[in-house]
Amino acid sequence: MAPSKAKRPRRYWLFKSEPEAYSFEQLKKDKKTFWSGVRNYQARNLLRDEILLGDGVLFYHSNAKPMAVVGIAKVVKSGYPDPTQFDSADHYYDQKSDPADPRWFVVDIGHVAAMREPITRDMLKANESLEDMMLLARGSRLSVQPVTRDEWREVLLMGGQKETW
DNA sequence: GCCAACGTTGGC
DNA sequence: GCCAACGTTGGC
Repeated sequence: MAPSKAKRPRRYWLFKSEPEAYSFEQLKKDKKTFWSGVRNYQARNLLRDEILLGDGVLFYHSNAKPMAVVGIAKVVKSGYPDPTQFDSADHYYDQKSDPADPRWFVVDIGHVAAMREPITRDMLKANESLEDMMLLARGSRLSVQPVTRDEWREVLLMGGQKETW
């Protein structure tokens, strides 16, 4: 019998990227990409187990001017082993990762739409309904983090999105 | 450029 | 298993 994936409501996430490393503009050119190089176990667990096909992704530029949510992406392939961990020439090579039991995972995301204008960190902070966003919490460095349905809707509204994607 | 907050590593 | 040292993240 084929295993059936339990249906669950679509979930929402925020992925951080330094635009110098990989920008939303680059994703627009690429159409899709695999989200490689995450080397944090908490984020790994999300990529491996929680972030599923069809989920929504807010694309955030960190260490940037401006720091902002700049666009929307969606998960087009659920978690699978990050190929860069096995490539000894790659910056993200991990000698300790066993191919039979991979340590690091990626998902594929696809470009959906750019925000009408970047939703800056200051704008997010100024919005009371977003005060609980993990992104804004002190000391939160998680590069892949959950966003609630309400936060997702609010940020899309701020970004001039007519659809909820 | 600074540095606080974290996460990881490795000696013991 | 503790914890000091170290490296990284990422806002400021």
